Amino acid sequence: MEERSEYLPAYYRLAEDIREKIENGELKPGDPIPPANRLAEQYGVSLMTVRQGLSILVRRGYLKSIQGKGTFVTIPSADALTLNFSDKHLLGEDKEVKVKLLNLEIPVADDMVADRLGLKAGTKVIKVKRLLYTDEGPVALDFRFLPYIKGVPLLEKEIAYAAFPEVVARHREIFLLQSTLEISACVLQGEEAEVLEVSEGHPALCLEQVIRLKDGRPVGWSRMLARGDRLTLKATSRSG
Amino acid sequence: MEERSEYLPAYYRLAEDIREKIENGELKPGDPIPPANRLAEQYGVSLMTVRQGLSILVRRGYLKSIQGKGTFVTIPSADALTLNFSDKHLLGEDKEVKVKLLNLEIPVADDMVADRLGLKAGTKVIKVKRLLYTDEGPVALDFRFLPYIKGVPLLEKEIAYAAFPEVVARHREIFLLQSTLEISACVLQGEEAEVLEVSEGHPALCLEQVIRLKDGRPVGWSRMLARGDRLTLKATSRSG
DNA sequence: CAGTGGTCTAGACCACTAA
DNA sequence: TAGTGGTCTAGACCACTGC
Repeated sequence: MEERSEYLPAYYRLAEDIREKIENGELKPGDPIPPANRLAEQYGVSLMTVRQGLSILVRRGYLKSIQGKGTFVTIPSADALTLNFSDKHLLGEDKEVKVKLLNLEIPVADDMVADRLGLKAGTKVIKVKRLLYTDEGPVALDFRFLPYIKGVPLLEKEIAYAAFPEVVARHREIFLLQSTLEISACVLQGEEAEVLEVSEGHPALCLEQVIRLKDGRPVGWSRMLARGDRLTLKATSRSG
Repeated sequence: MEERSEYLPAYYRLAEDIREKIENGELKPGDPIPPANRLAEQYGVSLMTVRQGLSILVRRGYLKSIQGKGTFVTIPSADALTLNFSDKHLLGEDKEVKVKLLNLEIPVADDMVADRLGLKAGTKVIKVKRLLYTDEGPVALDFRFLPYIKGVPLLEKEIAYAAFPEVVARHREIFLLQSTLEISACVLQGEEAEVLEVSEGHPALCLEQVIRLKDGRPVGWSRMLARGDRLTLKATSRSG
């Protein structure tokens, strides 16, 4: 009854075939693969189908096409890692993170916040203070800042429980464009240590995220302080 | 036949056109876009060209196609960030990182190393100890472990100065690897603090990288301890 | 059933590279 | 000039959805 699931489109079979040749060493980095018209003959498909198949491998970094020269096997780099930075995935898939909204206010921006958001000091901003925790106790303390926009309603639930880029996107009714995350290490002090239930000097990850429009204008800034003993970020190399 | 007075290919113009409609709010998340055959009419192109254009937006997360139903605008997420973890890019583009090889030996693996590399305790491994520094002083201390393979020559320069995935790849004469990076915070103690020229209790980033074959077998493990005040990792959302 | 997306063909012409 | 990849057409048939 599952004959259907065995069907694979021609372009996909071609891509898998070439991928295997690369992975078992039959094709080495720098080698050219046969020209598209030859592949079309060999596999008994049309040129468009060959191109569709090769485009998959180009996209996934196995091949690189150079117009007028040919298509070549590339040397994939394992340096580029993908990091999923959202509340849900912070601790992996097994552990659930809960969020508590500690505070939500609309103060005027101090120098640091104004600087990060590209505003004049004294402008109103939305400031959210959150605590992330699990059954075992507190994990991270988190501040989110975004420019206050008059007349745009603010849903507490959204701003506290959604991913930050999404919060910003909704608040501005715009699609997010880019975000950067800076990861550093620091030690917890004073109130931070207290809220996270550790003594002063406890190591922490400091995670600063800036959300920007396409043109680079910042529209959101968040800073998370996470207990070093409870939060480990995981990044993986991109693979199929 | 349509005039071809523009620089950009038709599929690309179509994709940009729809992307703009999404970004300026003309098309909202959840909205269906016109069916492919209608777009073909509207833009005066063939179906294949429409599909090629839409596939770009699907790939980039703007659209989602559901067979038999339609193609819909999605809510793009900025949660996926890309992190470039190599010595050269550790401190950004302006600051140069220098590397000093402190030690290179072939001891037997202790329990922890054996565990990470999937070896029996007592197996020989290659152990590299490096110091990363700039003009301002030491930045990070780094250990690299890989299984010792008899008869494979070991180039000090390579193993100390190349990116770790590349080191492993060369040593095994294999090039398709996956890697994972775990980022946590800790404090420096004892010898680590001494080498990095800080007092005990100084905050540090702990970066553990595991290199694996396609089948998941580990073939390299590295652990870097970086001074929290000198190293900040930067991750960015991938953008078109 | 009609409407949608998914795959595929057999051509065509263009842009680029190299000998 | 010959060979390559890049774009594009005008159809075709299939698979899936919803009525």
